Amino acid sequence: MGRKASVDDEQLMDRLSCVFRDVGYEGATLAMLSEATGLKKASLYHRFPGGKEQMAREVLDSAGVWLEEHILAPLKGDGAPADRVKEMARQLDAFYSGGKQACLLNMLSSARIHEGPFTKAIKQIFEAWIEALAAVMADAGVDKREARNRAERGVIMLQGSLVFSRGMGTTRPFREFLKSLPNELLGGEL
Amino acid sequence: MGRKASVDDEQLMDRLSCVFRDVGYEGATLAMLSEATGLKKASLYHRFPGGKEQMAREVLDSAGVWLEEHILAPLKGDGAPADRVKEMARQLDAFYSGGKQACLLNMLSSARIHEGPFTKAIKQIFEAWIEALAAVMADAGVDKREARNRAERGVIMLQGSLVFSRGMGTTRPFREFLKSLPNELLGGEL
DNA sequence: GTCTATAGGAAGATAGAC
DNA sequence: GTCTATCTTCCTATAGAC
Repeated sequence: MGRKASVDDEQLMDRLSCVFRDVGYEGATLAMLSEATGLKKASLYHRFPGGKEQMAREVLDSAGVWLEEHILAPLKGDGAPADRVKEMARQLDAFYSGGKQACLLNMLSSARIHEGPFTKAIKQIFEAWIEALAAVMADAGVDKREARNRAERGVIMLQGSLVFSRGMGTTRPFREFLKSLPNELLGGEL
Repeated sequence: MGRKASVDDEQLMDRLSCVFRDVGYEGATLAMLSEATGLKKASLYHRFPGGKEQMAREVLDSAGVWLEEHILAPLKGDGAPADRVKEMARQLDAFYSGGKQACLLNMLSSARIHEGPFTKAIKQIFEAWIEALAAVMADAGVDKREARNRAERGVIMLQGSLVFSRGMGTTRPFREFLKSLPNELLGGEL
């Protein structure tokens, strides 16, 4: 009784993120967010005066930072294009827990909050990602227009494989997607 | 004041479906469902004693029936495989309003209700769909194993393109997917 | 079968002690 | 900064008239 809880900022965002990814914005209740973080509701409000909306917003922002550091930076690295893509696949595998966890971009894009405060952030993340993917393929000698097409396809198949994996109750589709990804992107250029 | 409302059963399911597809299970409130159908809350409970869960369940079931009639039946038709696939694409275009409306299978698969009463229905719909797609490709002379792969890819890209379209705020990805679908499925066999 | 009215409970948010 | 306790609002669900 009366024990204080505390978590560092990164863990806090991770745990909030987990809830939103599992049940979406409307599905997430303060009780769940409190339980997941170990912080009582009032403590969450101290850290996030804007309540649930602010939590989701900051989780989305931190997802953008994560993408920047773990996906975009490696993609912009100086190794062989194929190696950079494979490194991305490894990062994605960990991030989505091998296909067990959904994508925040999907789960938050339906929030029925006044015309979506999340829409803009979601769009920016998608755009940055595709940009970086297309750049890698350009490095590998893929035509610019074709590179953009493949980049979009890659992101689309990632999202689709996560939806399908969840619907089917197996992570196989996601895992197969990850394995096929390097070839999808760098097809004739490997 | 005091006017009675009434809708036929099919319209009723359509309008309920619309709400669930827009905001998901948790996001849908009885107030929204009432507004969308023109029936007061108590009237909805008369028609669906099991409340919101029953509504979602019946909407999902009717989506299965719709798929059977508008997608699976044409796929099993006797035209050329390419024509059957193109007919499916037309039906999908209408069903998803050209990419403006989300997929129920995605929106309901996160319902945080006791271990998901929807999971089973969702899985069955996915399976039946892939089965029918693979059969068409088999008819077109595609190897059985390859046919299944392409069928899964098709469903995955449909889901992904809808997620991506919503996230990007444009229907272009979905429309491009639909256009590419016949070639994706019947690639070297057209 | 549809309605108005309301009960009952869960959820978001706040006050104030420590 | 975290807690307990409480407030208010919204939501699910029911009662009962027409």
